[in-house]
Amino acid sequence: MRTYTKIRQLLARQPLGETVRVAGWVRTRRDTGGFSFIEVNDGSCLGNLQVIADKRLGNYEAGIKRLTAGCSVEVEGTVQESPARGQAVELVAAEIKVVGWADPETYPLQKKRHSFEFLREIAHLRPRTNALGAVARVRSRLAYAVHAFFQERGFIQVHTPIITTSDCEGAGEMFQISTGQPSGGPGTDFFGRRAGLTVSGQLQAEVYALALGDVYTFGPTFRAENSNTSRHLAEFWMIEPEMAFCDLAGNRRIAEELLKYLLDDILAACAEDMELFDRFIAKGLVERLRSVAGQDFAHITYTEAVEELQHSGRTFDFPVRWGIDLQSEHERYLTDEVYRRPLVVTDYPAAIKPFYMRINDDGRTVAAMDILVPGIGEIVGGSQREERYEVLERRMQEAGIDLDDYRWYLDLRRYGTVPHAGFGLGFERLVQFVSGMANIREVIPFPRTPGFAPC
RNA sequence: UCCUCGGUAGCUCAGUCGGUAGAGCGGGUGGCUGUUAACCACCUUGUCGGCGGUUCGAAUCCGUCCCGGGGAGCCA
Repeated sequence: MRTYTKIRQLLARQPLGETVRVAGWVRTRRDTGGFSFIEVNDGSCLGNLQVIADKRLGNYEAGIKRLTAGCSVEVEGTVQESPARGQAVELVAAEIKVVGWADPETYPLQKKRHSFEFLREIAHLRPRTNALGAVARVRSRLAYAVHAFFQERGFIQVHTPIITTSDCEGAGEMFQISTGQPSGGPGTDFFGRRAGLTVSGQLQAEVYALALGDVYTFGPTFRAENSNTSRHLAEFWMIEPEMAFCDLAGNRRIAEELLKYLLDDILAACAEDMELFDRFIAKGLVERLRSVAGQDFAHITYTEAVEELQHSGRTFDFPVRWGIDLQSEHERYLTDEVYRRPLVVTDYPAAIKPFYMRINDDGRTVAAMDILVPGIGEIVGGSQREERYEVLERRMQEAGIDLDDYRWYLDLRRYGTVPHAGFGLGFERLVQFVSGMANIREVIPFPRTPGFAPC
């Protein structure tokens, strides 16, 4: 096996005079009288490596001069200081091997900007563009940082099931799964009961939290909603910490620490990619994220939010009164106009929240929290869980839930119950927030939306 | 799912009153230059989203379906 130098390392170290071998894809080629400039990108970083290909190279006419965008090459050469502006170093090629051709008549990526809508149609080629490559690197680093944050704090990662037979109220419609050979009614063919793809790992995460203390999940989640928006997917990834001996305040603190940790990390670790987003995707992004990481999140209760909206002097399409769920226009007013930073809203009316959220002492609100961020809206949803057996059982009955299906969940309160809390952080919404990408379909490699799952 | 705006060349778009389709970019060929959104010349490009209807005639008008953007709901 050959070893190659990653262009990221090469551009960072600038090993002048050294002979190195790189491998990647041609972005563009420019010819001069005696030689050609070839821009090679290997995906390790945003920047391309400028390769100098002299016409005396053996395959200059037959190979090098036919190189176009998308061709794959291996280049061996000497690193030298670049005499021209635009790059510090360049690679003077001693040998250029064409590994794979890319017919320029049909290769869809051109050396110009493409719309994200078009790129979405070629999901198999779009990571070769600057923006989508940057998204992939940032996404990967964020995932790494999520694990780092929790592992540093002693959280245990739990792999909650993807196939599940329990719903999580308030989390949307489940995809039903089947082998296609029903034997005892719809959806009962394999597991003997209706099964589906998980809409949340929360209920199972609670099981492990009440054994291991602090746990988190980080996995795919599925919602069979007919949602057609820039912030919804049918398949997405979610991070769900669950902490035993923890109340809503502790929950809120962890969520805020997590988000700030992730922002600090990504700004340092992916500076070049973040600069691209700042310049071409969302002007002022880096400064905005720095400011978010550097100050406390705002916090108001639902009741305070309602009062603030009612006294705003605004007329909303949906009139505000205590008891309604906050609409997008309300959330956007609060985050984008009033607070201009992440806003935590807590203690929502019990009537609009799921059964597992803990009833507050006032009897009419629950210990819930949403974290809303400017431009995107809800990025985190969580709560302290109802740990009192009788209260939970009553809430489940009121919600019309079959208690027999959830005995195991009630048992957690029957045997050694403790106050506990957790939240769900939508990973793609996080990547959106960090990258400034307007549409969630651009921050997951292969988006699944109603009527769309090409590969 | 609802409201709204769109779908024309590989891409981004223009297309008048219903009269038979254009530009820029890309691609090809040649030229020039330590180039880098390269430059200059010439050449190349169509199921006008699908189906049906109105009409002598439809990219254009009507119906319907599909897909996309923006907004809403559902939520992360």
